[in-house]
Amino acid sequence: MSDARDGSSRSSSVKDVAVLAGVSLGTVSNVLNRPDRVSAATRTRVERAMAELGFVRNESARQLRAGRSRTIGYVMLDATNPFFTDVAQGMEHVAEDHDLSLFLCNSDNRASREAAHLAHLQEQRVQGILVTPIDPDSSGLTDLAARGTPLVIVDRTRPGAAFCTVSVDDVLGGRLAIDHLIDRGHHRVAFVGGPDSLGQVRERLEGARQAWRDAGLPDDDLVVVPTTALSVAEGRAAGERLAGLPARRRPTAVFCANDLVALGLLQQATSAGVQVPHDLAIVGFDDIDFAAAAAVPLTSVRQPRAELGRTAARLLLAEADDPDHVHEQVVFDPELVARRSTLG
Amino acid sequence: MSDARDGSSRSSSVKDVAVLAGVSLGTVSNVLNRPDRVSAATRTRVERAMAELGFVRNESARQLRAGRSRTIGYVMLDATNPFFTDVAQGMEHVAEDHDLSLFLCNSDNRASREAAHLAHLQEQRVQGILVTPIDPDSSGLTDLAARGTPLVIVDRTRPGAAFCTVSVDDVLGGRLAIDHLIDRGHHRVAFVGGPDSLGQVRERLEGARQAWRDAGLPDDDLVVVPTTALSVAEGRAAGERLAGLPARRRPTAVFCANDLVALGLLQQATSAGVQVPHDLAIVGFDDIDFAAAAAVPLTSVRQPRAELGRTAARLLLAEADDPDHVHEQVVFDPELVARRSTLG
DNA sequence: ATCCGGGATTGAAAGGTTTCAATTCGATGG
DNA sequence: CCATCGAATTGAAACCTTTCAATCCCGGAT
Repeated sequence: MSDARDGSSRSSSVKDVAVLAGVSLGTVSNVLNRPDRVSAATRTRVERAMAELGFVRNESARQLRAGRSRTIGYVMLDATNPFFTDVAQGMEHVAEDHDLSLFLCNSDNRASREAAHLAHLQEQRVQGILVTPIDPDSSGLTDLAARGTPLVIVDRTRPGAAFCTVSVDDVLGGRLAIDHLIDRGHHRVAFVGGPDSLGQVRERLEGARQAWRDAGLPDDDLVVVPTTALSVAEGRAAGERLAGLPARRRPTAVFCANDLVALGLLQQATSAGVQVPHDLAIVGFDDIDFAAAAAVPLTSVRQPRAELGRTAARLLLAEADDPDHVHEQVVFDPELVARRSTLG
Repeated sequence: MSDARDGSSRSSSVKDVAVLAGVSLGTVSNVLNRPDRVSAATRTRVERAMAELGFVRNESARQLRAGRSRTIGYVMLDATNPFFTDVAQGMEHVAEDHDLSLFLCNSDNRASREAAHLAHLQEQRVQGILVTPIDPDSSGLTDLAARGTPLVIVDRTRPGAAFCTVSVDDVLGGRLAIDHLIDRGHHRVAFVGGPDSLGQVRERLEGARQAWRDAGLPDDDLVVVPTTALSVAEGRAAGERLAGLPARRRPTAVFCANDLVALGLLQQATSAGVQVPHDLAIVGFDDIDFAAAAAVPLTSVRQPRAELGRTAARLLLAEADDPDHVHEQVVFDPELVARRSTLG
């Protein structure tokens, strides 16, 4: 096989292929885009020429003329959080089915990165953008959608529906967690999570409170232990704070706003000799794979992560295909997965 | 602020901006690319027009003409493995410094996805491609590089250096792990990992064997427990197999080929009532964040993940800027991080 | 009053592909 | 043998931006 032989750096174009194959530009393009309209003989001739020249279609030119790109983008909030990579996995499958490429961008929780990625994707004229935004109420998102780029918000909601939204009912999630703990006989429970600038945290706590009240338990016995972030380190720190409580105030169970916090708490408990679940039951949220893999497998509120991603991607493509499409707000129900950390 | 007003779907172009601002095409382009060559007055006029029309530069057209793209891509082996997301994080920082966008693609361990992503990136004429390939010896990679796309292989090596390569000395990593266990007084140790079609697994085991022999210990006392993948589930399964060994053959310590396996093993041990590290010491590999966050914090061989990514990205950009650049094979030394799972 | 220099602006070409109306060619039917 | 039809192929326009040589214009020097 002779490959890119020329010393000249220019990669070969349709024109080069056409010349080598002895056909016109248009025919080469047809081979590329509607092979059925080309006779078998010329088709193979052209394909041979392409192989010989190492021809690679220039997507910029294609897109410029065709007006349509073959990619969608997902701007994720934190690529190192398994939750989001699982969501992305779901999107990837849908993209694959539609012969699209999914480009992942990590905003790393920084507004400047998010903006840069969004701008770049928009300049690329991607078919659409999926985003888990730092601030779902930011005007940047509205502007983007107003300019005509299909946009779907993932794992966040936004009241005034200027675009599609896919999220999980966090209030229900909170209820499930607390109901489960009450079922297991706990009457003094802590909620660990923060900051409450995060809608998720507020709603999960809200759900917890509802369930608590519905069970007729006194407000005071649902202790809130705030954290500054939803991280393992904060979970550890919260564990130490809990351990410092006077025994009669100390909860027998904890509901953590996410699994990272729960894992941190579990670690602290283990190293302090607190037996989980005997001395302390723990419920997490998200049900990331590491929750099931923990030394004491973690009970957690599972979000349909991949499904979240798949649905978001489908909505996006629907919007991209149908200009006057009506925005949908899809809300999934989470589900409690009981494991050893609350079962004894 | 008046935004995209037109009912027509066409997004506005430089030409529209030029007309509205009452200047020529070239001037608009200058405002975009060399603002200093434009008088302040016209510049603001043009900028106002852009804002009014909601102008977004068409990157395809820009790239087609300018010939250069502003993005690089990383085709990662498994986006759900924290190791790779950390590597990506390192790349992201370098990209950011150079005002480039990093697009992440997940091949999800499937050759077909990898090929599709590589092809698509190449068609996009990205500045360069970073890849952790399924098979570093695949000819597809050589072809790609031969066609002129700068390419850097990450976390894998390849003998015949047709491109840059950034990896970690896995043999040394294996030695470090075993040396540490020997130091801690263990004379019967298991290596858990597989399949050995993975170069990493082979080399880590090789390092382990070297260290074992160098210490003058009998080959038979380094037991190999093969797994079919480097996953948590396989770690658990391996744990059960170990527990089934006759007591005098049972190792007092285990070196796992990666942290996922180690976490699985830790979980199995905990649930079987085996005390870590007292009854069984465990060493992992990679030092992912979850290793430190485990109930019993895991001793692990740390790879400089972010540094790996940064270096790879730098090499890539160096190659992209300098056509006759010589390929480098960078190998980093790993480092042992001792934690509770081997300290008593 | 004339010329000159230089900053600001212009206009047209170029870049690689797709699209589509137009053309060619061979075959079919009369 | 001609007219017709359809399949295969062609050629030029269009997509939007950047580039660069050419032009314009203004103030300052002669």
